[in-house]
Amino acid sequence: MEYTFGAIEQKWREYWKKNQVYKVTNDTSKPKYYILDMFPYPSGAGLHVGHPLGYIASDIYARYKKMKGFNVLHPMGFDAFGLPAEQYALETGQHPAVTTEKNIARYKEQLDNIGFCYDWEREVRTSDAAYYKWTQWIFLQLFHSWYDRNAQKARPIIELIAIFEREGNSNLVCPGDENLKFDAVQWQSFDEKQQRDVLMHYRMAYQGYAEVWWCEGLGTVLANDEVVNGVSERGGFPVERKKMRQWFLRITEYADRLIESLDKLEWSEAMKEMQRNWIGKSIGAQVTFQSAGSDFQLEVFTTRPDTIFGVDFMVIAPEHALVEAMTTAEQKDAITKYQDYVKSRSERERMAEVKQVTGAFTGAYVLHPFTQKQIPVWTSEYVLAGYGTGAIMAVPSGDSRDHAFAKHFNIPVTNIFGDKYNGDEAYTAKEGIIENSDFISGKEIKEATALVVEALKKMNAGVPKINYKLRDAGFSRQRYWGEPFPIVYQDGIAYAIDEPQLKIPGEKRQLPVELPMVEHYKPGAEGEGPLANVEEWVTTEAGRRETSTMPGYAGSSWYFLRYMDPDNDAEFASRNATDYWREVDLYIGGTEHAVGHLLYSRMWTKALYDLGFIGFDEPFKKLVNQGMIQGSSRFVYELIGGLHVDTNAWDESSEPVSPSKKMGITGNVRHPNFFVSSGIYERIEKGTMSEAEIGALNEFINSQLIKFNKPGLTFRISVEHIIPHRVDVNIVDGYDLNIEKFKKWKNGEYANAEFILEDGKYICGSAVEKMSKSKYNVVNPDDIVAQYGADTFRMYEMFLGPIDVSKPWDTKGIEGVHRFLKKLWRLYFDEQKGWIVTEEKATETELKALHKTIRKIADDIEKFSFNTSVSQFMICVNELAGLNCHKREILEPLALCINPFAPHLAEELWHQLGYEDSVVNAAFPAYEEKYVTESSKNYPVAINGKPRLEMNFPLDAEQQFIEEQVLGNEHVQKYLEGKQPKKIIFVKGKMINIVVS
RNA sequence: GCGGGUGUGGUGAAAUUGGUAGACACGCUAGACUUAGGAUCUAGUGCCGCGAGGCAUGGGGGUUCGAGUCCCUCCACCCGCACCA
Repeated sequence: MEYTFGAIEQKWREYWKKNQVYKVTNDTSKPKYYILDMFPYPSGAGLHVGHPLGYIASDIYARYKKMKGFNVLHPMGFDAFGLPAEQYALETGQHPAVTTEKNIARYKEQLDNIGFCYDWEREVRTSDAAYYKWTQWIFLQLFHSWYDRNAQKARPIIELIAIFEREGNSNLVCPGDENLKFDAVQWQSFDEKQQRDVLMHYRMAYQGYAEVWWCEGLGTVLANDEVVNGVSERGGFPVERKKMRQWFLRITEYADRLIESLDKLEWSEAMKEMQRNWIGKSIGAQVTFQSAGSDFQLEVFTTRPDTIFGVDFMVIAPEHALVEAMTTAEQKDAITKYQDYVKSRSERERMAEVKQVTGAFTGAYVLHPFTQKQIPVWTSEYVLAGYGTGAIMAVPSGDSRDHAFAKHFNIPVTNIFGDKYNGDEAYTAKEGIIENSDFISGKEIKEATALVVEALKKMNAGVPKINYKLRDAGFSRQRYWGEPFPIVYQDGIAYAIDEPQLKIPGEKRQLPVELPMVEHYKPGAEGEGPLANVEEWVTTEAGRRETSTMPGYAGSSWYFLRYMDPDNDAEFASRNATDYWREVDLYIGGTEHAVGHLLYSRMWTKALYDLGFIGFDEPFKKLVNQGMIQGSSRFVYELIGGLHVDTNAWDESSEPVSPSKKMGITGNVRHPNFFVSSGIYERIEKGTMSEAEIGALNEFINSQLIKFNKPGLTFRISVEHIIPHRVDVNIVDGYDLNIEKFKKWKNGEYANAEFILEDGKYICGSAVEKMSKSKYNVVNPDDIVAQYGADTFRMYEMFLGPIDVSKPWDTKGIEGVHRFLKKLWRLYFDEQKGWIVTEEKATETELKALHKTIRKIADDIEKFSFNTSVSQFMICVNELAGLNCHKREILEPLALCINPFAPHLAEELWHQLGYEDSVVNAAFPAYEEKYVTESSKNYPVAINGKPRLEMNFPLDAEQQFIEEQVLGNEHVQKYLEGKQPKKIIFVKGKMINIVVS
C-alpha cells in the first residue's frame, strides 16, 4: 500500500468536520490554554506559502497542548474592515461586503486545506454587525469614562460629574486643557453645552480639534503608526499636517502603565523596546524664561537641567504661537520669510533633509534665570511644535544639533565641560563633571541636575516634568468600510445614542448602528466621509449622525475576547467566559504590529479592566513573532539590440526603434527574443568572456536567425543591452527554466523565444525579495498541498528553520521531508503486504530510539524549536527502518508524537491501529527515564585539551575507578610521556581532560 | 546618529548552554536496481594534503586545561526609530 496522501488527507478532513472533532467548549474542569494567531485581513490575492508559517506553529502547539490535557482555545477569524476593500470598490464598483465575503471564503478554503484544528463555530469577522455592535459598545464605554490620574485608572464619567458638582476640578488636572479651572459653583452655572465641552476634555474617547495626518490620496486622516516615512502606509500617498475636528482615544493617560507592565510580558526584547520607544518617556524639567522686555514667558522642556549654565540661545518652533508676539519689527521680514519657507516644505522633504541647518533670529531676548544674562531667541524647524513645549534652551557644548546650529549662525559657544568639550563636537555623554557653572561647578551630572531643579523650584521658574512622544490616537476615518460611530449631534453637541437626555426613539438607541448600503464610495462634502451622502441614514429625530467611521484597529483591539463567547448577544463576552479563558497565553504574529495593534489592544484591555468588565489587564502574555517567508524570484536575460538588419530584408515598419540605433547601427532593426542562461549573462556582464567566445556566440545567434528566413542579419553582443526579466517561479524547476512552459507563459508572448543554454539547460538567475504577485514569485500553498500533501507542507515549513527568522521559500527542499513521511509510512505499510504492524515485544534498542524521540519532541515543542523536532523524527525513522522495526509497542506512541505535525497521517495510522476516536483526544506519550539515560558513557581522554582516545565506562562507575583505569591505560601512558597528571577534569560525571604541567 | 539583533560548509541549519563543531535535510559525486528516471536504495561529501597530519564557527586580541558559546575591539549585514530637546 502506498502513501496516498491526497485521499488520506481528504478523508480525515471530512471526518473532522462531520464529527466536530475540534469543537471547543468552555469546559472549566480542565486547565485552559489560549493560543491565538493574529487574524488576517482577507485580501483579494489569497494566501501564499508565507502566510501559514505562524498558523502551522500555533496549530502544532495547540494540538500538543490538547494531547497534554489542556482545554485549548485556538480560533481563527478575519479582520474584515479596511481600506483595500474600499479602494477596490472605488475602482470596480463592487461592494466591499461582497468582495470581503468572497475573499474570506477563499481564505477559509485555503486554511482548511492545511488541516488546522480551528473551531470555525467561533469564527469572528470584524465587519459583522453582530461583532461591531460590541466594538461600538466598547467605544461607548470609553466615551462614558475618564482617566483618574490620582487613582491611575479609568472611571465612569458620572463619577466625574459628581466630583465637579461637589468641588469643581481643583484636584483633577484637565488633560484636554491644563489651564481649565473651575469650582462647584461655576460648574453649576455652566449651560449644557459648556458642561459637555468640559466633559469632552476628560473622556477616554473624545472629540478634539488637533493636528492630524491628512492623506489626500486616501481622502482620510491617519494615525501616527499608519504614516511611514512621510507617506501613508497603505498606498504610499503623501500626507500633511492638518487641524481637524476628530475623535481620539486618550491613550496617553496609559503611557506609564503601558511601559511598566511590559516587564511582566514574555515578549521579545526587541518588541518591548519598540513599544517603549514609541511611548518615548523622558524625564526632565520644564523651565520658564522671562523675556528681557518682560512681555512674554518662554516655557521649555529639557532632560538636562544640569546644562543650564551652558545655554547660549533659545530655539522656538516656527509654528509656535508666541513667535508672532516676540518677533521684533526689524526681524519681522526675516521671520515671515522663514515661516513661509517652512510651510512650503512637504513632510517628506523635511524628513529627507534632516541634516540641513536652517533658522532665523526673532530679535527677542530672554533672561537666564540664574545669571540674568540676555539670551537670544531663534526659530528653527529642528524644534518640533508637537513635542514638549515647542521650544528649547540650546546648549551647544552639550547637544550636537544645538552645536551645529551655533556653528552655522556663528553664535559663541559656552563650554561647561572643560577638557571634555573640544570646540568641534558637542560632548553628549551623560556622565562627567559640570564646570564653569556657578553653584554646580565640579558636580556630577546627576547631582547637578537635582540641585538645579531644586533651585528653579524655589525661584518659581521651573518644575520637574515628564514628557512622552506618544500622542492620543486618532480614531476617526473619513471612509465607508468601517464601524459607524454610535454618536449623533444635537445643537452642535455630540451625544452617545444611549444617553437618556437624547430625544431619540428607543429603537434608535439600540446597538449596532448598522452600516448602511451605499451606491458609491465618493467622499462627502467638506472633508466628510462617504456616509455623509446617505441622507436618510445621517438624519435622525435627534440630529445628524457622525459620518466618519472607526479605524482598522478598532475591531482588532478586542477580538481575542469575542472568541471566548462569540454568539453572545447580551454582552461582548460573558464574565464567566472571560474569567475562564482570561488573557491569551500564546500570541503568534509578525512584528509589523509592534506599535499599532499591539499597543491599542493593550490599552483597550486596561480600560476594560479598569471599568470592571474583565479581570485581567494585559491581552497577550507570551508573544512569538514568526519571520517572513520571502519569495525567491527567478530571472531570464534577454538580449536586446546589436542586431543589424539589411533595410530591405526586414520589413517591420510598425516596430519601434530599438536601442541599436543608439549604438550607431542604422537601418530597420528589431530583435527576436533571445535569452542567455545566467552563467553566460554573468560572464558577459563581468567582461570575463573571451573575444573568441563572444564571436562563437554571435555566430550561433546568427545561425539561429536564419530560422526567421531573414538573410543579412548580424548580431553583436552588448552588455548594456541584456535586460533581466522576472519569470514566474512556477515554470522554473529549481533554477532550470522549463522552456516549453515559458513559451506558453503570458499568452505566448515568448512563443518565438530562442535560448542560449549552458550544459543543455537554461539556468535562471535569482534574488530574494518580498513575495508578491508583481514579482512572479508567489508560491500558492494549494499547489504544494496538491503535489506533496498538507502534512509534508506543514512539516517542511517547520523544517525550514527557526520560527522567528525570515527566510526565502525554496520548493526544492521539500522532497526530503516528503521522503521522510513516505519512509515513516513504510514502517506501518508494505507496498505488497499492506498493514505490517506486529504485536512483538520491542527490543531495548528500539525502545531507546522511541523514548529519546518522545523526550526530544516534547522538549522542542515547549521551546518552539520545531525545525529540530522534524530532524529528530527523521533520525528516529531512519533508526527504526534500519532495525526493520514494525512493532506496535514502538509505532503506536510514534503515531501520537507525530500528530501535532502531520495530523492527517497520524489520524490514519491511529485508526489503522484500531482506535475509533480521533487521535487528538489521545494523550501525548510519556517517555521512560531508563530508556533515555545511557547505561554507559564514552569518556574522551584529552590531554592538555588535545583529544587522544575514547574509553567506555558504565554509568555508575566511581570517579576514582575511572581515573585509575584511564591512567593505567597503555595508550594514555604513552601520551603522558612519564609526566604526572596535575589535574583530572570531570564535568557532569564525565571525564573531559587530563592536565599535565 | 540611537536602539535591538545576526554572522558556523555550495545551501537551509544543529550544537545538551563552556566540553569530540557541522546533527538533520537540500545540493553534489560515485555506484546498485531499472526500458527509462525527476522513483528507490547504498556509499562519499567543511577546507588543504597521496599520507601522517594540519587548518577551520566574520577579523584581531583576551580569560580558561578547554571557547561557536564568556570578555574587549574592529568589520559586515538585517530590523526598528529617527531633529523627541
